[in-house]
Amino acid sequence: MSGFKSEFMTVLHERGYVHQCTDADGLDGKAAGGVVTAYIGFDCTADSLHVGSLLQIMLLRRLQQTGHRPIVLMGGGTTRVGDPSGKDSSRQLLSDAQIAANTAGIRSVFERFLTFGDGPADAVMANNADWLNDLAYVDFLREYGRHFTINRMLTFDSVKLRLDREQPLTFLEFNYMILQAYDFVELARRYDCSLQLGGSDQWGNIVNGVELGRRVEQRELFGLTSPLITTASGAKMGKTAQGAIWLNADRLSAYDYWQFWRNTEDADVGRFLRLFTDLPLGEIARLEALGGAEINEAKKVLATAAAAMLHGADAAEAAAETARRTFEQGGADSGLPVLEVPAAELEAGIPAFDLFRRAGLAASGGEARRLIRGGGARVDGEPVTDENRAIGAGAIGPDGTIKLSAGKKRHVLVRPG
RNA sequence: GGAGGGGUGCCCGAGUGGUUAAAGGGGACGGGCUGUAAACCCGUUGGCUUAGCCUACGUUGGUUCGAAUCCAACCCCCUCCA
Repeated sequence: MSGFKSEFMTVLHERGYVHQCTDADGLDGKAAGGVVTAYIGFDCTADSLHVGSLLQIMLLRRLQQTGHRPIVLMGGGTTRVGDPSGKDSSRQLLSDAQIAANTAGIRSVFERFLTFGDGPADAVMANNADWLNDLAYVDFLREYGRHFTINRMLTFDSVKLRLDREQPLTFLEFNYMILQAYDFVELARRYDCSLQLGGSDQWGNIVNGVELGRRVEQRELFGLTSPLITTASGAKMGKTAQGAIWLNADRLSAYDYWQFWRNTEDADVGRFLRLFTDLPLGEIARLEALGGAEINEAKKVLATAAAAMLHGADAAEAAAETARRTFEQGGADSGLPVLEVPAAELEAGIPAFDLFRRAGLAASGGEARRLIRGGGARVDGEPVTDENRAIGAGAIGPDGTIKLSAGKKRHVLVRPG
């Protein structure tokens, strides 16, 4: 298992990134012999990626760290079609303008994890819209369509799942896998790309690309997938309290991102450290071995390292410090989210439930009232008992703010402004 | 085109005239226990100007004192037949 010659394959296995590989020995040999160019495709369905994609990004990072060349493929073309995998119903079709905006939003994140440029191992950004948008239908069918049998395509999980559950699968979506296979071939031609990485749900699509490459180009291509990351208790990673854990700073603050990692389950700490930080394995083993409440130290290391990678060391340190003051000293800290309220309004007093709603701690007035009735709402640490109580200037503390808390973890500072 | 089945709250899924804002489960949120963890226990889970009002069971009309429940038309999905 660990008898790999290449640093790339060794690192991937040691740190737990590998689920399946089309030809592990072959790929190992190739990686040991020179620079390998590999790609991962990213859909442009939102204007930011979330932690669900982080593992893929880390794969590219490891690739580059071990001397190879990553290609980030933006799915500007394939997003127009929509990946059928998993979901029961078809995705809503996005407008081209939306896709372009999403692509732009996603791009910047990669610069945090990869080095782009023109050197041999510098990362490249590609967009499959460049070759998919202008495909001539009949030519494409004749040249590539003949290599795909419906019989085979029907056996792929993404398709089978839909059919088994009697959910409709449109011809449009059905074509997604063909286009993705074609992407691989196109990247092989343009960039001499010989490896596609991806999540385990992409296995079928990846294998299609590998086979298509062999048939039409007589090229030897490789595929490697990473395991689906769930938490130790079985939940899909990345869906928590406030919704998705976005990677863009304007969608999720560095503090919240830090908090996400800080709240990792005990049993996941070691695995996440290996996957999502660059810490050496020895150090990780030491942290992982901490027992009981001491494991919290490891979680802080994880949170700070992960946040630093995405948001920079300064932002990560600031988040750690904010958390320390908030949780370990119970005070307020300027690093917490701030809600500015017109001074005059605050002077007059705002009903407690409304203030919580405006602070984003409750989605509606009703939810805020329930929060208060349930005893989960606090103002400067004191439970709110009357949902209609006016919170006004009198509640402003010495630091010039009012600290609202929903539960133990969600805090917002209110400031006259 | 014909015959049958179905569209319920964030999701799954009960409910076939009244105390149904709609059982149950999941998820989510809050509380308890803890270590800002997991597991477990308890509560909450449409909106609002909250002892009240408004909107909701595919859509639009109708029957009725009263409908998610009955009727009609339409839209969509599924199965079988052609």
